[in-house]
Amino acid sequence: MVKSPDRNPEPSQEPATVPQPVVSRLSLYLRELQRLRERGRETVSSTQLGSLLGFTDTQVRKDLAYFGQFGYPGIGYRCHELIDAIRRILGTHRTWKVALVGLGNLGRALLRYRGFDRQGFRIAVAFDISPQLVGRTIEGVPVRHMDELPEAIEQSGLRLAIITVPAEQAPQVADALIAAGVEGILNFAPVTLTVPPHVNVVGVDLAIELEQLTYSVTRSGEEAT
Amino acid sequence: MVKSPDRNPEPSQEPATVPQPVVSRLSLYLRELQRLRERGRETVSSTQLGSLLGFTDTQVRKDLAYFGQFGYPGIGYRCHELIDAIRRILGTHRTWKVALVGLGNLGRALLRYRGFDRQGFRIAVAFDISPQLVGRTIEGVPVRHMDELPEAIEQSGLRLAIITVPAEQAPQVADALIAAGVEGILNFAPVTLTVPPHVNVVGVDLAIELEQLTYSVTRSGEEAT
DNA sequence: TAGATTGTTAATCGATTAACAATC
DNA sequence: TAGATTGTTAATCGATTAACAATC
Repeated sequence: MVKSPDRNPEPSQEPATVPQPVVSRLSLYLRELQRLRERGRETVSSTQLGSLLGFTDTQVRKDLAYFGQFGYPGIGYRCHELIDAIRRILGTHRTWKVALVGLGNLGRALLRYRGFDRQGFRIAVAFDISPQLVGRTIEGVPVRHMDELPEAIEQSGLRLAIITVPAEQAPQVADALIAAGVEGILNFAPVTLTVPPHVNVVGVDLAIELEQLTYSVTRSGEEAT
Repeated sequence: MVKSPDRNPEPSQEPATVPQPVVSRLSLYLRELQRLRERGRETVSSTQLGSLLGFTDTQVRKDLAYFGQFGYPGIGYRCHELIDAIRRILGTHRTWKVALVGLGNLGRALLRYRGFDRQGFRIAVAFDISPQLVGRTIEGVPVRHMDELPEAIEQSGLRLAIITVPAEQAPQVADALIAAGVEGILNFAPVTLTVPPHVNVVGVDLAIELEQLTYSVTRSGEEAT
C-alpha cells in the first residue's frame, strides 16, 4: 500500500471502541499542549509530552494512534496541529452550551468559574427555585424557575447539563433533563444517577476525592488508629 | 488451617499494593452503604451492592477481599459493619483537618460546602492574599495571609490541603504546602503539579470532566463537524 | 549520512469475570 | 435440609510496555 502523506486532519476512521482511560488522557495531553503552545513551543515529542504527565512515550503514541497519524518521524508532533486534532476528537472544537441546575454555593461558584469558557463551554441558562434568584441574570446567565426546565431545555436544544442540587433532588432533576433531551450530565450531587444507555454521566464527588487522599496518606505515614 | 471466626475487624494485613481502581470503588461502596443504612437496611449482598453501582457481584467481593473478610455466607454484608470497615481502610474513621488555599469563587464555595463535614473532613484554616478577606472568619474558618502559610501549616500539623488558586500560582503554593509538611493535595487548578514521591495529588479539572462528556455525546449522536 | 522519533506489532502485565467449594 | 451467598482460585479479557522497521 502506498504511504500517502496522510496526516489525517479529520480523525475520520475511529475504532468503534476506544478504551475509556485513553479518552481521559487525551484531555490531559490537550492541556499540556495548550500550555506548551502558550510558551511558544512549536513541536513536542511523545517522550517530552509523556514525561510532563508521568506517562511513557509509548503510551502517548499508542493513545494517539487510536485516532489517526498526527506525528512526524524524527520531529515529533506540531503542537497546534495536535491541539486541533484532539479538540476535534473530543468535540470541543466548537462551543457547547451547558445548562446549570441548582444555584447553591457550588452552582454559583461554577457560574463565575472562568475555566469553562476557556475550553469552549458556555453556561447558557441556570435553574433554581429560589424567588431571590429566579428572573435575575447572573454573570450574563438568565436564571429561570425549575418548573420551566423542560420547556427551556427542549427549545434551546441543549445537550449538556451540570447538576449542583442537593443529593435528594438530583435523581428527579436528572430525569427531567433527560426527558428534555440532555445527553450528558456532570453530576456534583453525591448520588449514583441511573440513566438510560444513550445518556452519559460523569460524577464528581468532592468528598470522595479527598477520601482517596486519606487512603494514601494513611498508608505512607504511620498506621491508622 | 483452622477457619477461625476471623471477621477481621481491624483490616490489619493489607497487601502492600492494592490496585488504584479498587480504592476508588471502595469510596463508592461506602456511599451506597451509607445510603442503604439511612433507609434502615441491615444487610446487603454483593449482587445488590454491585448493581446499585453498575458493577458485578464478583467485583465487589474481590475488591473487599483485598482487605479482609467482611461478609457472612448466606447473608451478605452487615451495612454498619462494612461501613466501619471501609472507613477504617480509607482512613476516614477519624476527622481530618484540611487547609484551603485560595478564596476565589470556587474556594469560597468549598468553604460553605456541607458535603465535607459529613464524611469527616473539616476545613481548619484558609489562606488568601486579599486584604478584604485576611483576618476575617468565614463559616467559622479563620482566613490568614498566604505569607503565614508555612508557619500556620507546620504548627497545626495539617496533612491535607485543597488548592483553589489560579493555575499560575498553583505550583508555588504546592511547594510551600509540601515544605510545610502537607502530604495530600486536592488540586482544582488546571495544572499538573510535580511533587515528591511521598506526596499524593488528586486533580479535579472541571473543564476536563465536561470534555469527557462531549466526547461520548459527540459519538452517540450525529458525527462531529 | 547520522540522529531522532514516529506508528505498530508482539510480549507482558494487571485487572475483571466465571466458577465453585465452603459456610450460614 | 434447601437456598443464599461468601471468599478464592483459575480463566479471560483488556490495557500497557518493549522493540523495531519506516521515515524525516
